[in-house]
Amino acid sequence: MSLQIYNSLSRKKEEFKPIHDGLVNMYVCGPTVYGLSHLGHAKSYVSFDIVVRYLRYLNYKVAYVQNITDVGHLTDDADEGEDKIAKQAKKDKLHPMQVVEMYTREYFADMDALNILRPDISPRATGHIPEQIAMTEDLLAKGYAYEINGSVYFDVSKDKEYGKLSGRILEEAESGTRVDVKSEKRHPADFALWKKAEPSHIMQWNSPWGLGFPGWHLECSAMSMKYLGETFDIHGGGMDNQFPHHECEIAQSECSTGHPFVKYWMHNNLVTVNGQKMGKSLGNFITLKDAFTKFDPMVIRFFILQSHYRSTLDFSEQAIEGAAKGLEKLTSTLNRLKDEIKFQRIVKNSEIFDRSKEISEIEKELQSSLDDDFNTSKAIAGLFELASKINTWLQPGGNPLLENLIAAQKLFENYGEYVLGLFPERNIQVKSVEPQLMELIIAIRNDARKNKNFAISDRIRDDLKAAGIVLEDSKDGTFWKKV
RNA sequence: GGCGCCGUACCCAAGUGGUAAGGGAGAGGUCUGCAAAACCUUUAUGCAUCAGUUCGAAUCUGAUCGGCGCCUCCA
Repeated sequence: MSLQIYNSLSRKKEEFKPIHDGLVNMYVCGPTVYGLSHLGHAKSYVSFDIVVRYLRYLNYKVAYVQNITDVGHLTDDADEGEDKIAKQAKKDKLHPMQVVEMYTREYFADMDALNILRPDISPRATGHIPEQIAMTEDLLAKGYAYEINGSVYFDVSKDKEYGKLSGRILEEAESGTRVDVKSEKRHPADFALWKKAEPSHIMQWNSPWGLGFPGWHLECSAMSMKYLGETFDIHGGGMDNQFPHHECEIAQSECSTGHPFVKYWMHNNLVTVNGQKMGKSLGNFITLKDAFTKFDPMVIRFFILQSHYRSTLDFSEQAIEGAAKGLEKLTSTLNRLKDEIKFQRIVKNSEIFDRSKEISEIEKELQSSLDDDFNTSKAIAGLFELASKINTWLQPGGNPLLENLIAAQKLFENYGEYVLGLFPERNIQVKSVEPQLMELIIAIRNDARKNKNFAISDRIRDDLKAAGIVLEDSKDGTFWKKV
């Protein structure tokens, strides 16, 4: 089976066929950098990290663009909305660009901790003002926009396709809206391409319509098309941005170019906390900084990947603790496997079994899971199956071929490490001179055990544990690992 | 009010017509000085409820109940 992707535009799974052979152009809405990243960001960017990683695993050359919103994102859509970054800057008594720089760095630090691959290009809205002005001029010239009092609005009534992504019709949007009647806009659903700046507004640029700043929706259209072309393959983002943000992107882009904007729209579902949406306005959001003090970032990543990206993820400590144990099982199996291959402790005397068939079955399962709209939950089930088999083979009498173990390790590397990104170097134990020292300590302890001097043997084990090394006694000897 | 999603064991969760994956927790066992790890066995005739379609339904249809999202800013 080939890769199937659920396309929000058609509301069904479609076979993935890139516009250009072997090449995938992909854009994902990045963060507005006015605060620390939270679990919701983690879910979104982990989800699209899998998309990028799997496409690359399938040998596509992927160009991945993810913007940094550093201007134009207002606290609400009414005409008097305040710029989020300017608001934060005022609060912290900083220049807006200090706020932007600070939270951009924090954002990347958090994403790095989650082992999320960095985008190829991270364009900033403030770095693309000329492109946004040009697009606004183009829309004005083509009659899709109008200027009023130094602001330019997109005229939604001119776009017959408006609403095709979110399934909304204009009349409905009108009846439900809370936009002030006194608005200068012709239609409540019209949205700003360019906003006139008040003199007090620090972030403002010259334009044909006077000093102002770009509207939020515009930056994504201008920057994505600048780097990926007028029509590109995948546009991703959170479901909460489907309307109005993505709908507006489609409207302004397609009216400007006359071409389809994006082939596949992908939307990840949201994180809930105790069944309620996690939102900034609700004050129940959990920052990644906080989460990382309690849980290893890989546990958060694993927790996210255990459910599908289009399902909501309900956060609870109990659920995360369960995930932590599951991941620990996989990690320790992988360490055990690597050790086994390195030191080749396989028992030689008896019959050796060829397990290659079982391995290729799991490989098929892993691939078909990811082919099915990136079903990471199912893929993880495949990894557990693999881990369970490896452990069974390493039981006394299991006796697999060495090449089986190498093949199993390869699967772990391809899917667990590369595609799912669950086992970064830092979590994988690499042994150096330590084995010799540990062998010595273990030998001394085992002498003590033989002499039933359990006070000494237990003390060695306890003290090592305090130092972060766990001993495990088994029939084949004593093994150790770092925790 | 309009549009849409969801309800699977104690917890998390996959599964969209062919007889309930996986993980955590629990129970019993193997191994063991003890512990840990690992392995084996076990835990939903059942998928919110009720009706219907079908040889066959968690999956399709209708109704009911419950939860949530979007229509304001959010990933």
